Amino acid sequence: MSSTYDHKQIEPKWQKHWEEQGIFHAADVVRGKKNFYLLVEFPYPSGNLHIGHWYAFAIPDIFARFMRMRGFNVLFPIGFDAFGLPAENAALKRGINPRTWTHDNIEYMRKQLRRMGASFDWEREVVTCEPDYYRWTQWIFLQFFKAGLAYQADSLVNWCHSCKTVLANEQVIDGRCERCESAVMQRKMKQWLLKIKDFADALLHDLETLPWPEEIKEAQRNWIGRSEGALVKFPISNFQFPNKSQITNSNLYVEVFTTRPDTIFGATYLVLAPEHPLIENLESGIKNLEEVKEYIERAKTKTEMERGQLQKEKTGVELAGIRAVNPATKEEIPIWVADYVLMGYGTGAIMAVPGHDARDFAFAQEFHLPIRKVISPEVGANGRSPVQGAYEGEGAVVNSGKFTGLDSQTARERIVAWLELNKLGKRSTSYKLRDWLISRQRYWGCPIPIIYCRRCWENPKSKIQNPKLVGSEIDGVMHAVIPVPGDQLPVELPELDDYKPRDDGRSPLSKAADWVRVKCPQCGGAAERETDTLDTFIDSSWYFLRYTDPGNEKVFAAQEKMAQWMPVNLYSGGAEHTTMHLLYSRFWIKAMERLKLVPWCEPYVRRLNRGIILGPDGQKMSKSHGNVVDPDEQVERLGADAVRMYLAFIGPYATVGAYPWSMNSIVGVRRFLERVWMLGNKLKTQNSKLKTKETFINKYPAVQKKRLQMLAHQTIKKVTEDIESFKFNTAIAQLMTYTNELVKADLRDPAMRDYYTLLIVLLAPFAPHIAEELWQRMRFAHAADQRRSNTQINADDSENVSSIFKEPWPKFDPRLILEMKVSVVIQINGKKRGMVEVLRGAGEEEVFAAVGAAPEIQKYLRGITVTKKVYVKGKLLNIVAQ
RNA sequence: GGGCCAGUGGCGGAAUAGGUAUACGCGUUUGACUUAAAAUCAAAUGCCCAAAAGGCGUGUGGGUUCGAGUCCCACCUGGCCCACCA
Repeated sequence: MSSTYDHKQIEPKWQKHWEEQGIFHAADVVRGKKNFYLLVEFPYPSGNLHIGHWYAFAIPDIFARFMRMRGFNVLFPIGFDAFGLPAENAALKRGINPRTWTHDNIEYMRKQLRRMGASFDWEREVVTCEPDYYRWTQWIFLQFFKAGLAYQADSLVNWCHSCKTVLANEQVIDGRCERCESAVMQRKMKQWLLKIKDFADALLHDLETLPWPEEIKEAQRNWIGRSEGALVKFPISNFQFPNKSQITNSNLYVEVFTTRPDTIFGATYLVLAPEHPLIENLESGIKNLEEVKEYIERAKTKTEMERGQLQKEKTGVELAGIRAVNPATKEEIPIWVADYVLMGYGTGAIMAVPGHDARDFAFAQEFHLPIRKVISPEVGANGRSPVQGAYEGEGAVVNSGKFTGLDSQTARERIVAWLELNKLGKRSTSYKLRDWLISRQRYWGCPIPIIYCRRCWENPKSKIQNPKLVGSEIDGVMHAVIPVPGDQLPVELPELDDYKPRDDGRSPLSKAADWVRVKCPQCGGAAERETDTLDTFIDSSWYFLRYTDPGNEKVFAAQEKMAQWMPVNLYSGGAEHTTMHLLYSRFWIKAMERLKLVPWCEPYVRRLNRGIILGPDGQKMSKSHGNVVDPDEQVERLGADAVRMYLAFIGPYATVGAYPWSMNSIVGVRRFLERVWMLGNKLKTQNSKLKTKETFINKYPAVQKKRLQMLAHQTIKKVTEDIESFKFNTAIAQLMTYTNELVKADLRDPAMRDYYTLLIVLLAPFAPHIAEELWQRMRFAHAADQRRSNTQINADDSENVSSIFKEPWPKFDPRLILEMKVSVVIQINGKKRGMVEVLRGAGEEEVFAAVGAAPEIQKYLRGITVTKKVYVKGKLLNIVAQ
């Protein structure tokens, strides 16, 4: 038996053992055990594991192993978020199939994940690009479509002229294409969207019920961006409509959204977004139509980058000849068009109050528009005297007719009430959140299971049969939008020869003519398939449901299987998903709940955002910095146990911070593991001479060394509580302290073996391989001892317990963690001057008496009068004196 | 510009119902072992002062308190996210 710690020998051995024994497979029900669902964000199969993956998976694995030992039936699954653009890019660059590229990566990453020693249940693996998974992605999407939650609309998308393709927001870096670095434009295209906005209030409201970290909740609240305010109508005063049939009710006024109705008397002009539809309707009355059209054209072709750079410079043009009436002042005011007003928020039009809004102020200055003060900062409101620019705070309303003199809040209420009474406006709520744009003009994604049929749209009968039939225009011709029937799912992604995007921005799938051409499921005539694919965030919006029932061919997951595990008890992931994946999947589950597909409206009970690991130089790891730490090399050199334990030791896990990797510090962790190993060796030589009694866990024998016993119980307490709160760093510190004491202790003490076993068990979640090895050796030695002393060996016992991870987690005795004698700090006027030792539970008088016997403290008391004593029992005595 | 978070030794970090600041680890110094080095073991290690005594110390300045890293106010610095959101 080798006596040096050789991680290369023991780590593969136990990884194989655990997998063969199926130790980490989660059965749906285990008698007498509560279920616990621990979820980690599944990886994108990008090639090979980096340190970030280790941090994301190996550290939660500590918790998974701990919970098993505490007696929970733990579901700790893994899978691959396998659709996505990098596969397509790799295909274009290297001429390989995206499917091949993805599958090769998955295969390689599976091997690496096993080397990590994470206790995943591989029998439940989910891969989103497999037809048996995306079949159900398509099925759920169709339920949403039938319920009206998925719809098509013309939307502005990011368009790269050079690559001739649509880009996702994540692919636009500082207004440039991430691939070719040319400027990105906005282009209007027909897109699929999901009605996440319908759930804005539910998403906001249910957030309050979740025990999540406050900063995550706050980030989601800000993202949803609910604002209370009012919609106000500003009638168009002097426009003669040339053709009476063109007049619609909405042509007669400009409707704006404002959160500050109290400033309405200061609204000296209106501004429309360049895309505002009213402009077209008013064309015949616009005297400078050429100029206006030119401005709108320019705004359209402005790149994202230009918008960012020119944020401070306001541009715009007046609609000459058109004026509106401020319903409060009855004054005629001009209407402008400017790109600082966004079509996507509110009504796409604003009332400009340059006196009390910085942007309006800048615009008014630029174009010499009137600025009127209607709010006066109340004295002492914030002590700051305005106002070189606009005063945006609250205050007393002035110059506002009958509302003058009110405070902002009261004025808001009264003015809105007045507007409502006169049918000029109404209370309203607005959100920053926009509906989720889910179609992508890309190959490597889940096909949208929709068929377009011209004949069905043109046949009057089909609309009678299906009154909810939706139409969609393709190349100027209307088609009926037909969902693919359930028995024809999945719509499989076809093989292509060429994944290049087309000049017209349509999906590469549109080139698969045989695939596009399809029989209409409704009329049987010639029809064509939707060629866009779904955003990959859809694939990841429900994968955690599939883990509960991965093989099901009848439904996305059986209700009774989901009921065993859902909702997820703890979800660990990266902060970058706070307002994307985390919000999307909450919405997705709420939508499923509305359709009675699932019974709960929140998918995750607890959520934890981890930090990130930086390079040794404190910079983000990147190839260009040359500071990338390769986990494979570290595992080779120091072992998986040392790598994961170092990552756990580096700092608290549930904190969104950044920790630099340190080649020195990981060596310290390795040294610790070697000390634990060597201690086992030393004990073995000692113990072979001695007969030991029964195994110790949870049944502490009478111990001679009280101090060690106390430390052992304190260690159980500290390690247990720290793991529960994800403070692995301090749990490990405690294990180190405990180990240091054991090393110093008398190895001939028969209790040492039990103390050592305790160490191994507490160490097991952190460094599973070395702990299993040492534990199995102890078992072997123990069995040998028993044979020698003719004790009968319980065969059953050795059969059942084949791993340290089937051992129960130790419990501590609260009576044994308290010290008999305590050191009390003596302060004089708040300054520490010494310590006295007294019995635990000693009162103030006893402590003060002990101070009298301590000359090094007494000298500070000479010549002064004690006026007060503050005593904190067993901790501190502060003597206040003059 | 808005929101959130964080500033503690040479470094990662520890310490909250306000009560010994710097646990644990790294690094550094000295010693033991060694022909030597590595490894290991032992001791020291916040700053000022040769040392003792003493003083000063948790980004800065105030405040509350017998007592503040922790609570309150103002400010400085850094990080992350969102950004013309009316």
